[in-house]
This record gives sequence, structure tokens and C-alpha cells, in this order.
Amino acid sequence: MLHPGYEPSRRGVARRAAPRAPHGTRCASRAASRRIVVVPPSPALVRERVGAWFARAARDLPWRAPDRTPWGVLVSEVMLQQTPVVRVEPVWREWMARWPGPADLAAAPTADVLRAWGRLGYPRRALRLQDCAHAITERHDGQVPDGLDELLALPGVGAYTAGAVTAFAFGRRAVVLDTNVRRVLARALDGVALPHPHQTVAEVRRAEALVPQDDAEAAEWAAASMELGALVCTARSPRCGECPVADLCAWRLAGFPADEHAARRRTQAWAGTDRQCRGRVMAALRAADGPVPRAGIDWPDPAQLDRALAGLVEDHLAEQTPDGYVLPR
DNA sequence: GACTCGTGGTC
DNA sequence: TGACCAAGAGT
Repeated sequence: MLHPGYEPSRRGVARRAAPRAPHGTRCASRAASRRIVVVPPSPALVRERVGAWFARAARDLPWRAPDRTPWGVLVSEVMLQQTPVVRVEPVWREWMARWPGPADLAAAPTADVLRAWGRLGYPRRALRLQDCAHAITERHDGQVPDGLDELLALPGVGAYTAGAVTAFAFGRRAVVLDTNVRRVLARALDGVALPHPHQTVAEVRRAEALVPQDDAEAAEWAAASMELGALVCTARSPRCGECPVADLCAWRLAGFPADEHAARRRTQAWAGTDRQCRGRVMAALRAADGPVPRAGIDWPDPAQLDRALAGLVEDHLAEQTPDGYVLPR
């Protein structure tokens, strides 16, 4: 049990004195008068601890169920891009019941697909997922490919998603470096509050070196390290008291130093942005049975509305008809 | 590399 | 209250 003083404050940065280092590790506070040296923990020990924690703490998510399919895993990964699990789960369930396989989604009207996507956000992902379904039915005989290069060639599948599908759908070794894992590694190994704003090559290389050689162990490490970041080593207020590697964590041993890159993390603008305007248009098109006239969209800036409509048509998220705008068929 | 792309919950 | 952030990808 950790002393309460070891917990970061609710704002994620310690405001009290640096914690004492546990027995057997280099003491940061004592070393402060010379240099702070943190000995990186052994990867094998970290994996063992995180794996044991995962075995009892893992969430029961439908795309992890024994009857999951590679397609279901792929759908979940695309939906989860920049989107919290709690919002994805109900949409995923309805989606998979309606379109169980790639061929089913490929055959669906795009308007139905966009409506089913609902308010998950970034509706271009829905388009890419359907493009993905087309590619899989045409190029891969309806089966999600199990090769990294083939996965990467699919629309909407980047390095993260290709690795995640490789590990979670096929149980094979892959580097799975998402925002959760990046944060866990930055804290536990580098002793910093948050990773660099942008993923670096060195970071990927380090993550790759941490992945076990064995397929099953690698897949478990991917799931477990992500889950730790999602449930315990969270961005805002980490639950160090529940962390299986708290006693090894370089960030904690260094006294929870504040984020060095805080000034470089631009906050996402929202009110009055093109993005908000596009969202407003899409919501109107999803809700309508027929064409939506331009005047039927509530937006204060006419020029910005025109820009958003043109952009949505350009992105194939909307079509213009004589009577107004509609979702694409 | 810097930008862009939705939405809603959290603290 | 509003800034922050969530299993990224494409250009």
C-alpha cells in the first residue's frame, strides 16, 4: 500500500514534497543534491506485473470476447480512434449485429452507414470503414488480411490499427503504440508526465524492443499496457495506488515532475470552427428523411456554412441535389 | 512536420 | 466553467 503522499494531485502534478523512494531503488530526493538518476526497471518485470494486473482488471469488452472475429476487431479499432470506449461499445454492438461481415457493410447504402455511425465523431472514419469493407471483399476474398503490409494498405488503417488488429485479432506479435502505451512508457521509463506531443521514431524503436518475441505474450503485452494506460495511468489523475508498477515508475520516483511540453500542446479550438459547422450539417443530414435545404441548417456565418458544405461534398460525406443536401447513397 | 477532422464527458 | 482529452489517419 502506497503512502497517500505518493499520489499525484488531482491536477496530475505533485504539489507536495517528492516521495521517498522505496527500499532497493535509487533515491531521487537524496540524489537531488548531485543528479537525479533513475534506474530503468527491467522490461521483463514490468511485463510480468502488468500482465498479472491485466488478468484480474481487464474490462469485459465485446471485441475481446472469445467469439470475436477479425472484422469485429477491425471495426472496433477504427471506431476507437480518438473516441472513448464507453461511447463506442453500444454503436459497435448494433453495427456488428446489422453488418456482421465486410460483405454486409460493403453492400449497405452509405447513408445508412453514416446514420449508424451516429455521433461517434469524425464521420470520415465511417466512409473509410466502408471503403475498407469494399477492399477486403474485392482484394482479400472477404477475409481481413493478417499481414501488416496488407492491413496498412487498407483505407483508414495506419500503424496503430494495423498493429492492433495483428495482435488482437490474430494473436500475433506486433508493436501497438497508442496514446495509452505512450503515456505509460513515458512515465514508467522516462520519468516524465506525458510523452512528446508527436510520436517519434526513437519512441517506436524503444516500444518495439519491449515487445516479447512470443506471439501470445506480445499480444497480451499490447492489451495489458493499453489497458493500464486507459484505467490506471490516465492523463489527468493517475491512480498510482492501483498501479502494479508504481514502485518501479520513474515518474513517481522523480517526484511527479510537471509536463515539460505543456506550452506546445495546442488546445483544440472548437466554438465557431469549421469542424463544429461540419458537425452541425452532418447532424442535420442524419436527422432528415429527405433533402435538407441550405436555409434549413442553423449556422450564423453564411460563408462558413458554404465552406463546410463544399468540404463535406468534396469528402463524399454529403451530396447536393436540387432540393438540398443529402447523405450519399 | 503541421494541419485537419467530431463529439461529449471529466474535473 | 471551460480547458482538456479520448485505442489516429490522411494530406
